[in-house]
Parts: sequence; C-alpha cells; structure tokens
Amino acid sequence: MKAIATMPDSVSPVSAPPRVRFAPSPTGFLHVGSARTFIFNWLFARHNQGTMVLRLDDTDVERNTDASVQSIFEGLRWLGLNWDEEYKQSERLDLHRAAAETIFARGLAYRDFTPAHAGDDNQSSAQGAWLFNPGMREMPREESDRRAAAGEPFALRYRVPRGEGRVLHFADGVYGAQSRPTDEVEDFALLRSDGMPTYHLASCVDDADLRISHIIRGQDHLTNTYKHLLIFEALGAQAPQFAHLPLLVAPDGTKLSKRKHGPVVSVTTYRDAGFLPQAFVNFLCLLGWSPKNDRDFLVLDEIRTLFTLEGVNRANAVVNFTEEDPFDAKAVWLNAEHIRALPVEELAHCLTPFLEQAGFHAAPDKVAAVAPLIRERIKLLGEAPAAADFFFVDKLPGYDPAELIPLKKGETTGDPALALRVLESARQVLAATDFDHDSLDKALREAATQLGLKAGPMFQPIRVAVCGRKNAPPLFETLVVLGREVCLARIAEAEERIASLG
RNA sequence: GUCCCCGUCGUCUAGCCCGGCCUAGGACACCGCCCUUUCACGGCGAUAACACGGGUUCAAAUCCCGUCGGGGACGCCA
Repeated sequence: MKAIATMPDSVSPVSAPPRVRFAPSPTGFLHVGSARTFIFNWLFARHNQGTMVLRLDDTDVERNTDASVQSIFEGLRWLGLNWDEEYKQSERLDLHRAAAETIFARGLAYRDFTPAHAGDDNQSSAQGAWLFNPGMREMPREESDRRAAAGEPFALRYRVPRGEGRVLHFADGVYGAQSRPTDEVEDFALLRSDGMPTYHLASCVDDADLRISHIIRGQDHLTNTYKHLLIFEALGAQAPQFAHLPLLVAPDGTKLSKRKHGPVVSVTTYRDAGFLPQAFVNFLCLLGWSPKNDRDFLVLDEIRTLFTLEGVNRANAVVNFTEEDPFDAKAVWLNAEHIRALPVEELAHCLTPFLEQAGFHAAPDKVAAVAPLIRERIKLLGEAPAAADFFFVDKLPGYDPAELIPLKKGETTGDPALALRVLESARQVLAATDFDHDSLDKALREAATQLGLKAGPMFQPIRVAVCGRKNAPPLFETLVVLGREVCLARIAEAEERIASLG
C-alpha cells in the first residue's frame, strides 16, 4: 500500500450521523463480495451511530427474480446484521422518470435513437467516438421531438461536457483524491428505450432522495463515480462522500464471480458447511481491513468499535480456495476459534440441525453432553455428524477389527489374545463400577496395572470397541455419555469380532 | 485499445502519509518438538516477503521517476 488518502473519512467536517446503504441487485444468491460490502457499510453506520439502509436495486426486470430476493434476504438474515430502512427501487420509478425529465429539460441529456444492442460488438474507434453517439448528441431538438412523438424508441443519454477542459474531482475515503477530465467520460445512458431507468440514474436519484451521506461500495465502481458526480450535479443535489473497497479476488487474481468460481462465492455455501455467522463476518472483515493490533479473532462488538475507513487498504484480497479445499484456511481456523468460544448450550443449539440432517435423533440433553466432547475436534459444524456418529447410532457401522488390537512400535501384527483379555477385563470393570468419570478412570487404570499394561494399549481396544475407530474424544467422558448398557454391548460385540478374526 | 487502481512471507496483513526504533512484526497454512489414553486442543520452535531498476539522502519497505506484473472500468448489467 502506498500514499495515504489526503482526506480519509474526515471528509465530512462535522457530521450529522451518516446514512449508508447496501444496494444489491437481485440476480442471484448473496455473493461473499456483496456480503463484505454490506458488512463494511453496517460497521461504518454502527460505528458512527448512523443509519443503515437496504435498497434492492431491481431495475433490470429481465434478470431479477423473486427467488434471488429471497436468497439475498436469507443470506443477510444469517449474517445477523440488521438494517433500519428498506426500499425497493422498482417502486420508485416515478421518481426516476421525473428526474430524467428534469435532466432532459435542462438540456443535459439527449435522445439516442440508435437501436438497442446496435453497438454490442463493434470496437470503439481510435479517436474516441465511443464517448458519444455521433449524430444523436447533436441532433436538432425539433427532429428529436418529432421522432419521439412518432413513437420511435430512444434511450436517454447524458450529454457529458466535451472540450471545455472540465475536470471532475472527488475525495475517496479509501483511495484518496481522484480526478478525471469529462472528456474521458462517455455519454452514458440514463433511460433505456423501454423507459426504465438505468442503474446510474436510479441509484443516484435514490441516493439523493434517501439522503445517503456515504457510498461505500466495491472498487469496480471507482470509475463510474464520475458519471454519478455528473448526475448528482444535474439533480442539483450535493454528492455523497465516496469510499471504494478493494475487490475480493479468487486465487487466479480475478474478481470473484459466480459464473467463473462457482458456489464458493455464495454465502449460503458457507452457512451450509457449518460456518458460524460471527466467524464468517470476522473472516470477511479481515479481507481488506485491518484492526492494526495484531489480532485476528474478533467479535462483532470489537470490530464495530475498531472499524474505520482508514483501516481499509487498497490492494485486492485473495480468498484462498481450491477444488478440494473450498474454504480459505483462515476462515476455517477462525470458525474453529468461534466454535470453541461458544457456551456449550449455544454450541449444542447450533449443532442440532446438522446432526438432524445426518439422520440422528438429536435430543437436547444428548447434544449438550456430546458438544463439549467434540468442540475441539471440529472446525465446521458440518463435521459434527462424522465426529460424533457413535454417540447417536444404535449399531456401530462396521470397522476393521484389527484396530482393536494395539501394535507396538515397529510391529505389524499385534496380540489378539491380549486385546481380548483387555476387553474382558474392561467389561467386568464397566459392569461393576460407578458410571462416572473418576470412578471409571480409577478402575480402568487399576485393571491395566493388573494386566501389566500401560494406558495406551489398555485404552485403545476399549475406545475402538465403543467408538468404532481409533481417533475419538477422551475415553472416560465418552463412556459416561454412552452409558453402561451401550458400552457393555459394544465391548461384547468387539470381542466377537476379534474371535472371528481367527 | 483507452483510462484508472494496486504491488510486503504461499494467503490475510502491520509498518509507508510524518525516512533511522525494520538484521521487516502478527496471523493462517506447512514442518519439527513438547504435553498426552488416541485424535484434537494447548505450548514452543523453524522455513518464508519489502516486484525490478534508477534517483534523492549520512540513512529508503517508507520520498521521486521509470519498468514490469496483476486487477478494474469503458453496456439501453448492476
């Protein structure tokens, strides 16, 4: 990162509480990049006691769907960050059209009768003819009126000043002082030939009308800002402050896109895999922003307190994922941290849907008992069923009986007879001992001593017998949660398995 | 093609505006060791970066110029 912004976010000298907005267009699920933009806006609003506005930018009837609207709300609700006001752009069309008329009446726009899509493929010519539509911009008003009256469709274009030496300026809250001659800004559309406003028009009209004070959005809008400046001016409105956020990019360096990068860019993918929203938010905040205090694990309250636009940097941030590993390792680690930070009851609550989805009967007591045993062993909630299956199934899935038999270092075959003796002894102990952690601990260690065994070779057969695998939570806690009956039955079954090994 | 933005460990980043405290700090990942009934957690340690080239200066990751590299915008999409 180089050179610091001249006027970071101290741009607005004194300060009515800010009003910011998040304005997604409902053309798909909630994108992680959009989620981050939303979060940063929310943080800015809440840090400054401002207002958070949610506005659906749905002026593209061709591409907007209700399903998408639902999915975006679903994503936002999951994040758990609230907003104060809500608008739908499609319900404000009168406002947009009136604004377009005003701009046209002021002579700041012209009708463009070029058929839609006419210029889709031809490249801009060398002298910059792409800046405007020749023949349209200079068309006499009489001809324009006549053709319009005759019903010929037209788009309304902004007449960007040419050859006046005018330069547009703004102070970006992240990128600093920005400027561009109007000669380099093309004549952009305000109204489509079907009469619908374009994004540029609708968004600026609404931002002005809703008295948005700060527009915080992706850096891909940086160069659009000059057009927006022109619209605010034509509207006679004071332009808001702008702050552009560095982009979230894929490992290939390009902007994250659903088409190119698949479901890993959808917020719901994270939710479904078992991310905690607070962990996801924590992760996203660290992409392009730093608390500058060497801390990574942060809760929302801390982030809100610490958040400023000065902490936002300018280089694009890579979200690291691969085909095999769809989630950034840091996101996963943060999630594990947040899981461990959760009180047991809350963790149990979060775990339940995942357990149920795996077909387990997740009784609240049971889940609460299991949660502390797996909390350090899972990084995603979605890993819970695999980590805790043996607590919930009636019958253990098949496992390799050889695992019941401990191997000494360097050996390839163990001693089945010894394993059998361990299990027999364990069965007797479990049948006779109080079923609590300390009693079990004491009794089983005594049994080990009697067999002349250390803890390892004593506990492995028991663990595998009751869990069906070698890697599992601590033994005594596990036995207690499982209960005496289940343990005895599984040990007996394990003995049969060894016997059947021959 | 034109314009704009960016460039510190593999990744996220601190440091850059106000040059010296930077033999560049933290985190994740990876590797090793310790703890330990397994796995995990935890603890300790190791490897690893200022894109390149000039300039200014006693001194540059920090200032200036250039090069290269990456990204973005240029739509009757948002």
